[in-house]
Parts: sequence; structure tokens; C-alpha cells
Amino acid sequence: MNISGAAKAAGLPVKTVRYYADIGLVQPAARTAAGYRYYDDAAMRKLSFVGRARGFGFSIAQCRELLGLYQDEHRSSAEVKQIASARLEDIRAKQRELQALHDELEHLVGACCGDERPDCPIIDYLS
Amino acid sequence: MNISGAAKAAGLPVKTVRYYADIGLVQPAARTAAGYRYYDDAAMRKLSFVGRARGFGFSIAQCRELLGLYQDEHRSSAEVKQIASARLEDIRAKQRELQALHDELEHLVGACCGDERPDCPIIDYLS
DNA sequence: GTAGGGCTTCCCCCAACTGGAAGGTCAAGC
DNA sequence: GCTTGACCTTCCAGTTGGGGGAAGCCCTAC
Repeated sequence: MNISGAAKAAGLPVKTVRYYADIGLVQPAARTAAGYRYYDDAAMRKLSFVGRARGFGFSIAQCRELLGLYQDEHRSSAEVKQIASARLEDIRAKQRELQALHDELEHLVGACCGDERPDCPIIDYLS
Repeated sequence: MNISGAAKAAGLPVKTVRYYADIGLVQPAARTAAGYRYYDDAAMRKLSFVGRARGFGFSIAQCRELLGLYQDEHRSSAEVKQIASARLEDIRAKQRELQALHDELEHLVGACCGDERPDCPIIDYLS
């Protein structure tokens, strides 16, 4: 597979696949004589793995760790769980933050008449 | 007020205040003879306003609009409400996204024993 | 042989800052 | 008057995770 085939199979933009190769996250199996990146089955599986992990919001660094564990026959599931739990806690923290913002902003938006007059509780709150 | 006083009063890092001046979001009232940025009361109010708006997650572009409305005697609250509603909808979209990720990841983390064995539903899911 | 698409590297761009270097300024203390 | 240290200035580079596009090579089809 060349890069566009690999990208399509993994559901990623070509630019992203090239970027992952550049940063050493997922290297192509080889280069053709013309210098084209060549992805074999193993490389494509890694790409898809990373694509799904990124879909969960794992950072590139976390993806690197997860990929290492994915390929490690002797991994302990505890290591995986620890990374996933960290991401889960990040998500929860973000949710709490967003919930607080949401409630406050919803309150302000609800209190604003939204007509042609200048009086506005949102502006007042920010002032 | 020089920049550090203004930054402290607005609860922002000095670097951020300088950045806002650079991009023309909140300009200092003047420069001293030595070239120091000087913030008067009006400039400090704008800084604090932007600081609070950023706290709600409004983008710099939105802050620019809000700041314009803040200073516009003839604004209509509808314009303000429209910007705030857009932000609220962004927040809700993000919340829905995070909720889906949360539920799925929580399920996976819950299913992983987290022991020394390599078997792991998280890795399986990503594979 | 030529047209088109695909591939390569390279560099700049995004948001919203942050860190740091090099150098000018200011106020206090001696 | 001089030094010291804190503060200010500009400028440049880096952050995350890529995206856009130019210049140039490659490959296949007609």
C-alpha cells in the first residue's frame, strides 16, 4: 500500500499519516525505489490503532505508549488501564469545567432579552 | 499602571497582556517616554473584560466582537446574545462529544482487570 | 510523448499563548 | 554617583496536531 491507500484504510488524511511517519509514531514498512512510503499489513494495523486511539482523545505521547504496549507481548493490562484511566480523568475534568461554564452561560443567555436595546446581563457580567 | 500592574489587576500573565496588545485586542492607553506600556482605567477595564470572556472560552475573535459591543452605546443585546448563544452551542457540542467518549472509555476501563496479564479489552478495542 | 494524478520534501500557517535571550530603564541603597 | 536587582522592551522559537500549498519527481494511460 502506498500512502493514500494506507490513509484511506485507516480513515486518516494523507497529511496526518505523513506527519505520524515524520514524528516516528507510525513508520512505513519501507520506501519504494522511487522513495514512496510503503505500508504493509503491520504498519496499517498500527495506523488504524493510532487513529482509533486519537479518536478517544489520547495525546500523541499516549498513543506512542499505547502502541508500544499493543506490540508488547509481555505487557501488563495494568499499564494500559493506567493510561486509559488518566485519559478518563482528563475527560471528567473537562466535563466538570464545561458543565460549570455551561450552567453559568446558559443562565446569562436566558436572562438576556436579545432585543434592540443595549442593556444586557451578559455584558454586565463580563464588565 | 505599567504592564505588571495591569496584568495583576486583570488576573492575567504579563505575557498575555503584551500579546493582547500586539494583536490589537487591548491596546495600552499610551507609552511612557521609556517605551513602557501604560494602562489607564479604561484599558484596564477592557483587559479584565477580555480576561473574563476568555474564561468563558470565547475565542479571541469573539472577544474582539464582545469588546466592540461592550464599548458601543448603541449595541443591541441581540448581538451579544447571538455570540453567547454560539459559544453555548459550542459548549454543548463538546459536552455531547465528551459524554460519548466518557461512556465508551469508562466501559472499557471497567472491563480491564488491570493486572499483570497482557489480555486487555482496551487494547482489543483499539486493535 | 504527453497529460493527469500521485508522491516527495520543504516551508509557512493556525490558536493562544509561553519561555527565553539580549538589552534598555528605574528606584533603592550605599 | 554607582551598583544592584527588578522591571521593561523587542524578537525569536516552541508548544499540539496537523493543514495548505509550491516545486519537483514518478507512474500510468492514452
